[in-house]
Amino acid sequence: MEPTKFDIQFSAIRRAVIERVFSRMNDRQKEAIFCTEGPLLVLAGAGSGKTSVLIHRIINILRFGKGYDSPYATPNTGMEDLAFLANYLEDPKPEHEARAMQLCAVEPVKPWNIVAITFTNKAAQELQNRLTNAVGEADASAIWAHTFHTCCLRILRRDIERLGYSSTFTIYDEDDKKRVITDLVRKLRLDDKIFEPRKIMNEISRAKDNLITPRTFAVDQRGEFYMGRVAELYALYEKEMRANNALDFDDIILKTIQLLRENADILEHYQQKFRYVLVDEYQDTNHAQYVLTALLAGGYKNICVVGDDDQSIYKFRGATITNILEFEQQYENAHVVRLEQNYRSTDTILNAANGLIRNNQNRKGKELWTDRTGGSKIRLHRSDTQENEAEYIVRQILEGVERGRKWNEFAVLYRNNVLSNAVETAFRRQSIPYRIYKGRDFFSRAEIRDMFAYLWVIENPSDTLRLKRIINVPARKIGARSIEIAEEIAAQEGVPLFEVVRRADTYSELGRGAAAMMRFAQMIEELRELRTEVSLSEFYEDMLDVTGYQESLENKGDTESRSRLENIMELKSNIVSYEEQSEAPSLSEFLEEMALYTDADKQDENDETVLLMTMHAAKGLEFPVVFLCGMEDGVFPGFRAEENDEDLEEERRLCYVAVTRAKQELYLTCAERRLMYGQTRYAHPSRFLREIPEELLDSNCSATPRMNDMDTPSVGGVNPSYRKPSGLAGGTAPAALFAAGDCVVHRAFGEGMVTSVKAMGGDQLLEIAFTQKGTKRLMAKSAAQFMQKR
DNA sequence: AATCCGGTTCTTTTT
DNA sequence: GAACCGGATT
Repeated sequence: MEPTKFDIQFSAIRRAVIERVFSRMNDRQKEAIFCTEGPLLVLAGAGSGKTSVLIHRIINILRFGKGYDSPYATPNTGMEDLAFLANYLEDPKPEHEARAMQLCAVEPVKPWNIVAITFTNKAAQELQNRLTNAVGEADASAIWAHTFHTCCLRILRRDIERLGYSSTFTIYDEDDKKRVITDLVRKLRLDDKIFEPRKIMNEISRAKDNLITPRTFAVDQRGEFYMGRVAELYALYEKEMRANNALDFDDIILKTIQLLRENADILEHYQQKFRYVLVDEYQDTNHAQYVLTALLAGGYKNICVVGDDDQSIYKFRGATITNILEFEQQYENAHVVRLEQNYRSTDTILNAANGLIRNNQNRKGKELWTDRTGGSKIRLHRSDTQENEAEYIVRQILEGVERGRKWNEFAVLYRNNVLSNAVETAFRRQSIPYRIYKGRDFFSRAEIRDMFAYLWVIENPSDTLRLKRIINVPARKIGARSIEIAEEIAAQEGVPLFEVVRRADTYSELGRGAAAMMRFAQMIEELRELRTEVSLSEFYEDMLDVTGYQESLENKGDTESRSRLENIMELKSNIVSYEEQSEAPSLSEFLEEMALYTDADKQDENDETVLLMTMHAAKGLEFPVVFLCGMEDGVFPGFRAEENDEDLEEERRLCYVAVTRAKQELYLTCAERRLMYGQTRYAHPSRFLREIPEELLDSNCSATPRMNDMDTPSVGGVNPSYRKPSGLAGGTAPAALFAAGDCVVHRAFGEGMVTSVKAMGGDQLLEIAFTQKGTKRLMAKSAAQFMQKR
């Protein structure tokens, strides 16, 4: 069918109306939004409005479908509709909007035909929230906007039985996984120095990422001493996981692929369902994830991937930058859109980022730009020691606060976690409120893991790993030897350990341990019963009681136990809020959600504290002021990366990610010597610093290392590589002495009164009640620079 | 079963 | 320097 003249006329005016809807987007963004059919690669630079593009692209698909590009008119459209739209374009009255939108919708898409896959819960949450705001709760919740793992679990939940697992399957995290591997290494009597569980885990993970089954792995590694054994371990691991009815994070993806590949009907179902597939952070996908997305998008081939090859920083976790670099080969006639306009940072920061990343060979090539010029120079500061580096950061923050910034406008980023120590010490000394942004801190506490172990065992009787964790916690007189015997029986009979424990009295080998085991099993079964009768939160309370866990902590009564009790109660509030949020709360759904949850997900953005985190953790975040500390060769880039170009490029990308977190001010700090791994090391400023155009820097040192710069911090030399910070005379300033009752003025905390003074190692620990900011503890010497008596 | 000691190791870690 | 693990000790 040829488009008629009317069609063409109508089509043009429709485009204009649609363009108006997305008028806040730039041309490149619109290109991505309107390209709905076929494979699309969006190369989205840092801060280029990637999430907005994803959202608006979904909105466009929902409202207009192919409307933008279709040369045809909507069926049953007449001349009067054309006039109506023309009129609406001239004068868009809100009351005409609904009809105008309806006329423009050539082939609107149902929300359940769209899947948008992200990596983090946070990103998925943000998508969901913004979609809800834009298209309403009903439509938004029908869209699958989830992480890879949540998507896969939704698929598995329906059909995992086809793979021979029961639907009450358990999810093992990295620690659980390590436990299983360690036990296996021991069982095989292998040397765990050579067969390091962490290494084995990694090998198995990589194999799974690449969809290599234990069988293929064994064939590939036949005759190899080390890898041959790894193959054996892989096979045993797989067997063990099946026996426990458990999946690890890799399995969640892998088993989904297997399910889809082996069951044409299921594949067909999802390929029909997902007419539009969107994938975020594509540069961080591994091979399995690539295969998964290809399978899901296999029906309509409408796959849109968004990513930035320059921000690929998870190679060590199996991400292959190849996926994004070769998208155009993998998907013929793929359309490519580059988003290079940055809405986040000053052009100083962007030029630094561009200068840096230009040194990478293996990339698609992008230059970030902004139409807002200006911005203060990047401050490069070299200190003599890590303590003074931290002091410098403290000073800058306090000065910033004095000028009116809030604590949460600052972030301190570092390459590895140890670097946070010096900064933390300095922060504590000056009572700077801070928080460390870290993954699963809460969930890795022993007491929390215990609670989850109980819950998983109640849900999944085959979960032997968790059963072993809690069978004797609190102490129930079930010794290690009894458990071992019971495990042997279980292995012989081919039943889960719990089954043996439940019928312990039928095995004479168990001797005196049998009674205690029976009691334990009865308790668990009682709890299973109870679970069906009361709400989840009530059940949790009862569980704390019935298991005696709470009591045993209360009986100890030390500080440690009290904090454990607090954590256990904290978990209760997690349960309560889950119950409020879920439509049909269930134990299995709760456990599943929690297995994929991290502490970072509940981070409160309005929390008024300085944030400390690794550069990796900072990806996707932004802050007005950013400090990058430990900018030294050997630290960043790390000494491991100095040898090989590929690793060095990954480190450079990490640096690029870190730099582009800053919106207004960027500080780069390094120290001449640093205490690391028990010895003081001397280091040159990071080579990355030299890659930043010099005119963007305001520095107290030269980024170019001089031959002897580490032994002679030559003050007043021709080209001093390091100068002592002016003003603060290397910490030797005479400490102003304070006494209780003194009134003081602090530059960041305002007026206050010293309420107590304690002598501490030639210094004083002051407690000061500030009129505005409450009571703080400060060390007198360091505080003196920001505070005066009055 | 709990605690102490000594040897070892030391990127990063969205789920 | 610190944290973690395993073995020995009580």
